Amino acid sequence: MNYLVSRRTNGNFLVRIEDTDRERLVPGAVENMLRGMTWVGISPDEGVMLDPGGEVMQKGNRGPYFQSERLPLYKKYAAELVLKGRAYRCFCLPERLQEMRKRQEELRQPPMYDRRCLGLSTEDAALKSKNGAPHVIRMKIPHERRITFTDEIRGELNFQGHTIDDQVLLKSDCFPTYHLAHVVDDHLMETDIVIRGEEWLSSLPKHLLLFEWLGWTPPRYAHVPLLLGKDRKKLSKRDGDVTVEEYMRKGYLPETMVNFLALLGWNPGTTQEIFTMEELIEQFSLERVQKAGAIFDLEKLDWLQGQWMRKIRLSDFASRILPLVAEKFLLAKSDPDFVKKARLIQERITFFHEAPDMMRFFYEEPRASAELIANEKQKIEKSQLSEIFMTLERVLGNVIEKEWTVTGLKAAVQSGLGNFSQGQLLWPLRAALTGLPYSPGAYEVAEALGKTKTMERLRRTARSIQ
RNA sequence: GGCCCCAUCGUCUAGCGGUUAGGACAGCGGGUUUUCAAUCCGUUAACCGGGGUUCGAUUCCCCGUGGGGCUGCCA
Repeated sequence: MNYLVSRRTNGNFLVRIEDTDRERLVPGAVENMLRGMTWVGISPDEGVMLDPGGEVMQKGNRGPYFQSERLPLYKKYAAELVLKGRAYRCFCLPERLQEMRKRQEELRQPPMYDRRCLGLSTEDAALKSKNGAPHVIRMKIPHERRITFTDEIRGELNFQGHTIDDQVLLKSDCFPTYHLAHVVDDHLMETDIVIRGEEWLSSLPKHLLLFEWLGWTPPRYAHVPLLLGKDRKKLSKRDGDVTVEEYMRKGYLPETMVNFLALLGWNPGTTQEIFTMEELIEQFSLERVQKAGAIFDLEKLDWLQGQWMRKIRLSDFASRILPLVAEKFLLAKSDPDFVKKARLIQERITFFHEAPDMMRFFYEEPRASAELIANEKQKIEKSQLSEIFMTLERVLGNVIEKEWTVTGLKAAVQSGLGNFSQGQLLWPLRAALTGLPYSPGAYEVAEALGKTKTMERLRRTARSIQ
């Protein structure tokens, strides 16, 4: 959405890495995320991105764009806030805080910092910190304040100061929390709109206060609905939920994912369901973003995938599946008719990886059993089989190479039905050629296979079921 | 528990005071087809409840209820 909005408004799409929690660092996570972005067709204008060689790089003159490289900045503004009396040093140890919270919970009170360290004089606090006592810096939330703000998609919002905790801004390891880093960076990087998940809504007043205290104008904010799992809970990487990168690995097309994600929480107000990235950029608007969270349900995703699969140009489709098929069937590699065969399965598969199985019968001699061919539904009895195959061999044998096409074959079969219905001939033909209960049509398969192979398989099958 | 957000078919959603409450996915039924897929047609299915406001509420307001988020020296 951020990307769509930035493109829609000719803005700058900036990628910044928020790596302030050193305990949650995951090696390779940045590359993976960037690769995922590249895959769906999103390219940052500024900040952290992949260079043509696939290496992580930074571009732009408002960097660095890794928060872990901006520590002095956060420290500076935290100090400014302390100086202005808007924040204070807190020396309370995690153990004490934990106990405090436990007690508050028992008393059925909201768990909030009890401001013990606010009692410290500034001199004492400065001295303690000079002596190396570990501490954090907390916001001094004005309890009597009422904070009002207008969110781009939720309208006017209201918060009471006394319900807000004295948020930690700078941790004892000198890393900032998200809150400080967000405000400092988005001011310095001149962000004009912040589009983020609804989960941040309750932190908004803190951010607003920080902008005010630092004398800065806050950006516009749009809090978008959360993506929910089947359990209606927020989707989260930490809970092992799936990332875009994993859908990429599963074989979904980038177009599918872009299309699907855009439709979750947004709609164009028309009945259009299929969108390219370009169309989304053209039509997207925050006003039409939903307020309620949307369940990430896979039913429609697969339908969309099928739609996009069929939109691929045949030549592209063929070259995408060729390596997969050739890996299993060497013959495919040198098959001059590969594209013709690929065409027959394009509308039948949802994922590329289904192709080899679907095309197996082209490259391996099928074995069609009498049971498969003598099918009750097709009104074919075993006793008729030899006559059916004789008819087929005669009729098809008379088709000259030049007329060995779907239309030519069709004409030949239809004029040579004899005592049989069309179905009584075509089902055995298709089954003999493929050995499968379902496959592309008999004429199409015969054409793709060519006359020689078709006749061969016909004779073989006729012999084996006697 | 406290604070905040939200609420139309099973799911994604349209609707912005008067509609036979529309579409899509899934489901079901059928057409087409040699099978399967694709495709086409049809069909089941929803305004969370209660109060207001109004001639009239799915729509506006309030209260419930339900769901979600936050409540960390996580983001």
